[in-house]
Amino acid sequence: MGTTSDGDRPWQSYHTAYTNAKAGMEGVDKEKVQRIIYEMSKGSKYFENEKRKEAYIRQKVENLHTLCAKLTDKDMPHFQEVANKKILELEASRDLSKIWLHIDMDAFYAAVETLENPSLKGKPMAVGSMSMICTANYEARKFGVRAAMPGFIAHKLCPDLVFVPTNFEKYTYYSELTRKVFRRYDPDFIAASLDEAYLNITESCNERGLSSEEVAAELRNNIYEETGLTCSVGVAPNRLLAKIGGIGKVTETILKDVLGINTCEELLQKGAFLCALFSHCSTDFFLSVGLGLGRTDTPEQKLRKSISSERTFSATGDEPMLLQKLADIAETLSNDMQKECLWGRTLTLKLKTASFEVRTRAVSLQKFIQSKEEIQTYASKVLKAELPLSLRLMGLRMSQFRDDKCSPRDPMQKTLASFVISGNVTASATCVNKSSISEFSDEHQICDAQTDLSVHRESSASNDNKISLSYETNDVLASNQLSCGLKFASTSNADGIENMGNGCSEKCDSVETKNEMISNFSGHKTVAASSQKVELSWVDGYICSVCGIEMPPSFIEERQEHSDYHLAEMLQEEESVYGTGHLTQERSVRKALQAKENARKKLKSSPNKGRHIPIDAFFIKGKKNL
DNA sequence: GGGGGAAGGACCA
DNA sequence: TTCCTGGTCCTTCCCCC
Repeated sequence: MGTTSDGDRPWQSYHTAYTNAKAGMEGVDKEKVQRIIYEMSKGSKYFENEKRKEAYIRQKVENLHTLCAKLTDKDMPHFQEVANKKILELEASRDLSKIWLHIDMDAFYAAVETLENPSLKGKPMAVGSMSMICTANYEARKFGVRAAMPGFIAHKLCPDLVFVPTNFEKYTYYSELTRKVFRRYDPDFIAASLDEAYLNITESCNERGLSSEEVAAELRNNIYEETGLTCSVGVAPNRLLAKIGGIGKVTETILKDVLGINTCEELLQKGAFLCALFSHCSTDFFLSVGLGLGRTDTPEQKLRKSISSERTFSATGDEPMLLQKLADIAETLSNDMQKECLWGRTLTLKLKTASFEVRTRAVSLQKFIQSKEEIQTYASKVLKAELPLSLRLMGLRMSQFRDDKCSPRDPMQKTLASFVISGNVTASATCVNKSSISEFSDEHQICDAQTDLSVHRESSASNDNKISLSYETNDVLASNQLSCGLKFASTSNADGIENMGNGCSEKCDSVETKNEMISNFSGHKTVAASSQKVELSWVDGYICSVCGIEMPPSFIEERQEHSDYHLAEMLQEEESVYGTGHLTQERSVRKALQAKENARKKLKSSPNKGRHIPIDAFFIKGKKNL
């Protein structure tokens, strides 16, 4: 940022996401680009906010320098030993048996627009608007124009730049054409976005007796013939290497400025310092990257975790106007949720102030909601608590979805479901009181064990709630990436294919082990039905007939929960009667799986498994304000 | 100490 | 004059059990 130490060239230290190099930007006059971006940005609120963030990172770097300076000659042998041990362990997990491709369509949106409008060919062009551009073709990149750059800056860099508005229907159509080709090589390919995918071509290579390079070249040719679009392909034994993306701007700064690390090799060489300065989680990640380790498995289908909508507008502090905008966003979100049959119970309000400060405020509700009115009601309450504020963006996010879709249900019912693990246990409980009677019966069965042991409920017309088990993974793509600022072994490029040579995988323990554990009780897909019933009534309208607890009729949710509790008790008794029965067995398995998952989270030992490493993760726990 | 919710942030396309 | 949108995952902090 333009500090006094920058002398008469303050722009040299102004680094934004769009001052980094990108394919097609070779030969760009970087200093000129930086100067223009700096000149057009300085003095703006955005610029001021960037300075604030930069100062925060600088402080972190200084703290780490201080910590580094405190390390003594006696400390280092210990940390070197720890690093060596970690490297050996990681190295032992290397798997070279798979062949992965990472395919990235070249300047996808721009290429599609040019395909449909050949007059754009050869002209510098950007898809987007004057406020923000999505992507730029290679002609525009020669001027320093690139994705995620404000249009007005891009226009300044390249006055002849042609702006084309986005058309996602078009991009989706062409994306599907590319995916048809991908499926021929890997039916379970992983789509990372409209223009990016990972393909496991191990079988394809083996069956056809072709090398990975031959298959990759053939695939690129087929893509071009069937879509008219070009793509870049990375070939490697794991997904991390096939892509070699980047550690972000922040991480790169920290590694460079604190330890002088610029390459994979240096990550390994400075392993002792990494162990000394960073958390266990971060160190493992860095060393894995240094060794070129990445995921080699194909994750199960991912389930959506949240859905959101946000809008940027001219900064305003006018409350009625903000509430109206919030209502519009609530409507958009509600519509999106209805399209996907989603009901959520955690609502998060995102605010960006006029000075670009971002705040989030979340509220977890007692029920699942979907309607515009409900979303708007809760969101307005949260917003009013924050006002007065001058805002330039508001967003709403819904998460904590109900397991089943398309029918509202109280979250408490899920609590009940969690008591029951599997089997054809048919349990019914009747809650009787002077004012209301409720009945339910649950029929449970184990689904194909392919996806997390989570309980799903499906409502049927007969009011039976079916609870089934399915297996779901939280696996994500190997998205930890190394920025172009770091020099690594190899990378895919716009011109063709590079084979990354050696790579490895970590043990995909979670999915395989879960499947293995589940298969251990194959053949026990159903268990005996219970004939027991819990008869619960409210004596005098407020005393539980089973335990005597007093609860007034107005405590509807609490009463429901109480009934659930007694039902759970009944099921537990049933379990004890069956002794080593399936309920116990399955519950044990579920417990073991949960423990395993918890242990994985706690150890955080494998951040290389496609996890992002946030800035705070680079500082040792409990050492705040170093 | 562990679990879970909230808040903030990094990173991705 | 003008610096996005939508999503995931991770951390710390705090409260409760």
